[in-house]
Amino acid sequence: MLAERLQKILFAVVQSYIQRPDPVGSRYVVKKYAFSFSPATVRNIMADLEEMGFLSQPHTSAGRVPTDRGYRLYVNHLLRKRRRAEERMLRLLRARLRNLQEDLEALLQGVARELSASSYLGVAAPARASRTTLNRIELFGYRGSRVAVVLISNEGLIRHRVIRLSRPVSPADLRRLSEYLNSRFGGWAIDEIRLRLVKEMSQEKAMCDMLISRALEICGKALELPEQGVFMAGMADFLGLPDFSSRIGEIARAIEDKHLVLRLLEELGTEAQEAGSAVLIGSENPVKEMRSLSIVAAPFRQEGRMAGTVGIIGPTRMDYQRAMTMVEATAQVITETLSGKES
Amino acid sequence: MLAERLQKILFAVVQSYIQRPDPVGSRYVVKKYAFSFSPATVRNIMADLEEMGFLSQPHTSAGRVPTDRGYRLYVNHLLRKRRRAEERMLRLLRARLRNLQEDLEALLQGVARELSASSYLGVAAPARASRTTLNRIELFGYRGSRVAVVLISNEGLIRHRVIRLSRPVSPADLRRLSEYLNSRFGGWAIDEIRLRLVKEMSQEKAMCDMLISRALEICGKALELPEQGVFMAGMADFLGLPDFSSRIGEIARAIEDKHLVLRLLEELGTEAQEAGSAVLIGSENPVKEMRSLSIVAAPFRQEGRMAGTVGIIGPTRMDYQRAMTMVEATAQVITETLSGKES
DNA sequence: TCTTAGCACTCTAAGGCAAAGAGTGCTAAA
DNA sequence: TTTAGCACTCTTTGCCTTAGAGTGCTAAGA
Repeated sequence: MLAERLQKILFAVVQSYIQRPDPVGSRYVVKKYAFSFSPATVRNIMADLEEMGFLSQPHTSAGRVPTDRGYRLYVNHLLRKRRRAEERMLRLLRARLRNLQEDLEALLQGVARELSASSYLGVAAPARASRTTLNRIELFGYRGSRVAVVLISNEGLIRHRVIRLSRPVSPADLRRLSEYLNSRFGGWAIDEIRLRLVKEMSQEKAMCDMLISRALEICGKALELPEQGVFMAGMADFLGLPDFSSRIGEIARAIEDKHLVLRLLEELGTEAQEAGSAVLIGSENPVKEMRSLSIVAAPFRQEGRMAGTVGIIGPTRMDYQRAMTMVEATAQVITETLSGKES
Repeated sequence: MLAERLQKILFAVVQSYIQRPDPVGSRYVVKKYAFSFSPATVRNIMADLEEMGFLSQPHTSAGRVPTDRGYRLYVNHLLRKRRRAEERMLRLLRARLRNLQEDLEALLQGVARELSASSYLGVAAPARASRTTLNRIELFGYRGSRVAVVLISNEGLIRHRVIRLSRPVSPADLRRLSEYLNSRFGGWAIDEIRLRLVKEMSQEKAMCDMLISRALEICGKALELPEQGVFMAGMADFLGLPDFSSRIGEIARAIEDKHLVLRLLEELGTEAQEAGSAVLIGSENPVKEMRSLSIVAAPFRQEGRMAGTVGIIGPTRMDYQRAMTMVEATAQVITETLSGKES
């Protein structure tokens, strides 16, 4: 545990730097936070903090800037004494999201937009479709040998996909197939179903029953659902941030790969389980391209299960306080919405 | 018609500037294009071109830069003597897109990515769902009073939406409803169906038959499909272009509004009908925020009907030649794919 | 022993200035 | 009509200086 005075100064520097991205000097903090120390004392303390690796100097006679370790200390502190996400924000969000409850994806799109009010990047993603559980699956033949698969999960996810068969299948066969799948696999996790089907396929192949093995093939294909990736909003404000002005291309590239973002969100989401939200700061990021970004994320649940993640992506000097509150409040509202205390 | 010499110089300037966004001087063009004129002559010609509004000078002693009118002349010229989109590009695209044929949206996503190889922004959009024609509609009840609507259009578009009713409806009723809609409206344009339903609703209201009017209400809601907007790819390279370095925020904001982009694409697409592709250059853009961008777009068809649009968005000094070829070739390949000369 | 005032020092940012370079417009000759 | 030549304009670049911000160190004060 850091001496109180050290911590106080460190947090003052972090907060100042979050507000305006200029190196912050000793005089400045003393004035701004009305400390009882003199600038000289603060300078000594800052020198100590720098030695410990929490601050750094862009050049010898400039103010100090927090390092990622500095942010980390600050964030951990927030985590510990975090006040319950303010009621006001919760109420606001509830009101704003009320008319979006229709289906999960529309909801998440809206949520991303709400989160972008942080002036950073708002993101929201449903849990991987393959981890959800089957509520219902329907197959329709269409345009010759194509089959449209529509899957509804218990989590409110709807996904569709088109598959093409070598030969047409009769509508009656398709109907029978859907019914079979529904009655047999209703409530199963998509992953399990797929696993099971693969096993059965190999058995059937041995038996060489053409009809059944064909049916299984259709089912197997049907369950390879496209992952709907991540909803993002606020790109413009985010990229317009002064922090990035020199390396827009790099930053844009980092968040353009939705797969990466999705994976990070998921990981953070599971990590946050108990704490409410989790934060990944700059160089802590396993993805090299995102080392100059921070991510705040929180999972939302449905019927106890984790159903997806929301988050805010910003520069390392982002307003963690606010971001955490927003993200947690949002997650909570989504969880409420999904728990269906609806009309 | 411009004197041949004038045109030659103008095009040389345009092409140079497309390659590198620096004002181009008289000496430079003479050297680069091995003209038989001297720099002095070129200067005279350039002065003429400037007077005519095709070139401009950033400052008195700088080289010349094309104006939007200059680009327009250049593009019209390309349009006129446009060689058939090279076979090579067509073949390449066919190969690359072969395994994406599954459904329209996956295809368009891939197409956008292909187009972003231009190092500009690749965009692709299906025609408005409301303009497509109904192949099939299905309604399932789900989680209490929710109904999932799945609609398949003849154009290969699949769209789903969730609607919530004040009271649950029995599965049997829903099934009957779907069947009714399918048998009665199969092949109709979505817009027409909606129009028709509105009319009937008002009649029924007069008759006060609760059950029927309720059914009609469901149908009406069911057909208000979300528009799937635009697929984009290549954001990072696009925003990294030196042309925008100073105004990234502005540019990002301009293309963040997918509705606007969609509308522009549609308009350009219809405009291009005969010509293969259409080009909107800088200040010609009706949308103020996009006045520093150019758009090249081409429609693709299915069974004679326009089924969507693909395009490239770039800076005004974009490589129109290449963009037009790419866009046209892409549109053609999509049209081929959709016409279903498939396995 | 800890804090603070004072001061010399360092480094950047901003402004001024001159020189270099690129490109022009004009004029007069071919 | 074309082009060579030349004076002129304007930006870019580098260099220098100055102002300002902030530091680290030292020595005095509590």
